[in-house]
Amino acid sequence: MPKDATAPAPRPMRADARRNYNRIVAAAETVIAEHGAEASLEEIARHAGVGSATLHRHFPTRQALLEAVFKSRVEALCAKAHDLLSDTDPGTALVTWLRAVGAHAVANRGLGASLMRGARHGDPTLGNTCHTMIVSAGDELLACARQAKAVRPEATISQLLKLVSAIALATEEEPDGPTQADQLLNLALDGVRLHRTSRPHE
Amino acid sequence: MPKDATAPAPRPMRADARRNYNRIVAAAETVIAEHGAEASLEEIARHAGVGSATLHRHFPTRQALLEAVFKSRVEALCAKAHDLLSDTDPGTALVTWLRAVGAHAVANRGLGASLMRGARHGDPTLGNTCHTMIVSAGDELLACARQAKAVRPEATISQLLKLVSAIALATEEEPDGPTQADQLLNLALDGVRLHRTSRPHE
DNA sequence: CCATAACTGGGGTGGCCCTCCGGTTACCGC
DNA sequence: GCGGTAACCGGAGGGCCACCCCAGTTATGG
Repeated sequence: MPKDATAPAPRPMRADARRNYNRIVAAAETVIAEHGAEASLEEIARHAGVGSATLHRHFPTRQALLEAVFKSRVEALCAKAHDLLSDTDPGTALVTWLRAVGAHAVANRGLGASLMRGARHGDPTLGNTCHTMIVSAGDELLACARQAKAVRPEATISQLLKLVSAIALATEEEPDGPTQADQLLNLALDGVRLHRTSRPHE
Repeated sequence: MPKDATAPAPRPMRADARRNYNRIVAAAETVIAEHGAEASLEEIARHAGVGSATLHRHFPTRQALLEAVFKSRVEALCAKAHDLLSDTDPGTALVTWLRAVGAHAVANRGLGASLMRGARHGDPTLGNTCHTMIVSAGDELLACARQAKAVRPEATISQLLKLVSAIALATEEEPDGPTQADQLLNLALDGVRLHRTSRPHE
């Protein structure tokens, strides 16, 4: 039986079904890379050489398809978070990871939106696995950084991720998206205001 | 260009045309308030009691319609910016104004997106007037604040507005959007990192 | 009052998302 | 090897939408 670790199959999927499933994900990857996450589902189906009904049967909602497409990248991000946990500087580790998340969100257009919609309370089972994965991975990093007093203690991982997602979402369609996103993230991390460093002169 | 509806032209427009124009804007206002900026243009036309062709003739693109709808609010924001120019604390003035921009962007769903799309270089004449108005109004505030060394000097007004828009865009569909947006804006303004001094707010 | 040009909106086109339903095909037991 | 069965496939169609065309209508200047 052909092993593909990406899809757990309690009931074994029929061979042709799995073949089409993989085709659709591959097609979605390329089409989304070109047209963004709002790409036409029919075009994805056309590109995959299947009917639109097949696509909708395998992925009842667009979110489900995005999850399948982005799953490997999200796993890579989580792995990176785990690696960074052993970093000597938890603050820098967190920032590095957030920057990586932002870069991925800008590069894979719509990942940011996907992450945020994953936070929607509507579907408890469908389409929030990526979101919960990212949140739990980042939460550990944030906990370390907070313990090291490297970040503002009132900041939550949800807020940080939302901030990163928002920046990515806002810049992902710009010509120099990655550059702008990085600048904005730096600004947000360091703050816009200048606090008087030596003496608070209020 | 035959129509520049809001500018006082002697008689460029026939009376019925102007009547329909105003009807459409009013209808768009209510429909957008209910369904967001991605509302159906046909529903707006239906609500205004005109044909869809009339709507498209007056507003060739959705952006043009959004501009007309949000123009008064943008003008109010610009007026507020002008008022804040005479504030004693330029830093606080800038922050106050940015917060007001964010609040409006969250409240008037799609204003944020509208502002960002206004930055697109595609249409030089259509649909960036709101954007340029906001930018020039904010630029003066930023200049004052920078002169008073209240903000990081490398921050540009474009970046600040993009940040605010991004936050608004990311939170505008949440149940507690305004609250979240305000928290995120605070975070971004004060910075996530803790540097040498921790003086978040006074 | 009338000629004319501007304005209007019903209807058409094409695209999208999504769902039935009859035909097809892989799989399992014999 | 060989049906029987259930899972699977995809074309066809419905509903919705943005946008355009063209014949009819109406405000307006002379």
